[in-house]
Amino acid sequence: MNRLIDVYKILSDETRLRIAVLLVQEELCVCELCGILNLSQPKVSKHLAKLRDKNLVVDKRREQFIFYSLNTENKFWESTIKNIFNEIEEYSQLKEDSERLVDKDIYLMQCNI
Amino acid sequence: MNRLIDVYKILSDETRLRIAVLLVQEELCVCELCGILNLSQPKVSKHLAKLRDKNLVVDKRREQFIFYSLNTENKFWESTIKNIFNEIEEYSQLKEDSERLVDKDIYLMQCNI
DNA sequence: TACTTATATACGTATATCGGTATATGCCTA
DNA sequence: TAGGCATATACCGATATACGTATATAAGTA
Repeated sequence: MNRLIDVYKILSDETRLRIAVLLVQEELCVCELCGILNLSQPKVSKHLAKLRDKNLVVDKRREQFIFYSLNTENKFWESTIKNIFNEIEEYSQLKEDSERLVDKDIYLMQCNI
Repeated sequence: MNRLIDVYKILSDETRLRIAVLLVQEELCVCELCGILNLSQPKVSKHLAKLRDKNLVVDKRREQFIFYSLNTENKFWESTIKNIFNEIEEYSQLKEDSERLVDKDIYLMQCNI
C-alpha cells in the first residue's frame, strides 16, 4: 500500500504531475524542464529530487547536462502516468506543456535561469 | 488537472485510501468503518468529511445511521479505486480490511466507541 | 589549475495536514 | 418534549510540505 501512497503523494503536487507527464514523453534535462514549465531551477530541482528519492525517475549525465526520464520499473507508476497522458486532451495545462516540448532546444541554449 | 490532483491528495492518506477501498465494495456507516479500521470516530468522520467535500462519496441517512458509499459520477475517481480493488491481493492491509467486512454487523451493534 | 555552467542543497518562513480531546449537532425514541 | 446515541466539528499542538533566496557541488573547458 505504501507504494500506492508514495505515488499519490508525488502526484498530488501540480509541478510534479506536470514534470511526470513531460518525462513520460521524452527524457529532459533540468533547464529544459525549467523553460517548458517556466519555473525556477531550484523549484524544479527539488521536485526532481523527490521523484528520485522515490525511485520514480532515473537520471543520466550527458555532457554538461543531467537528463531525467521516467523509471518504468515500477509498473503502477508507469501505468498511472501513461493513463493520464492518454487523456491529455482533457487537461489543458498538461497539453500546453507538451506543446512546448518542441521548443526544448531553445531552453537548452539559455540555461542561465 | 485539479480533478486529478484532488483525487491524488485524497488518496495520499492511508486512512482515506482504506476507506475508499471499503466503500467501493459496499456502503457502510461511520461506526462500521471505525470498527473495521479500528480507528477513532472523529478520525474516521474527519476523513469522510474530506471525501464528501470533494464530492467523492455520498451519504444517506437510514434510521439512526448515516451510510456512506462511493460517488461513481466522477469516472476518474471510480476507475482509480476500482483498479486498486482489482489488485487488492497485492496490498495486505487493504485485503485484511476487506476480510473484516463480514463482521460489520458486530460493529454496528456497539457503536459507542 | 581556474573559470564557467548546470544542478543540488541549506536555511528560513509560511502554510497545510493530521491526530487527539472535548464538545456540538441532529435524529430517533420514549 | 427530553434523553440518548450516532455523527460532526472546534480547537490545539505536532509534524510535514512548499517556496524563495542564497550558496554549494561537480563536471567541462580554457
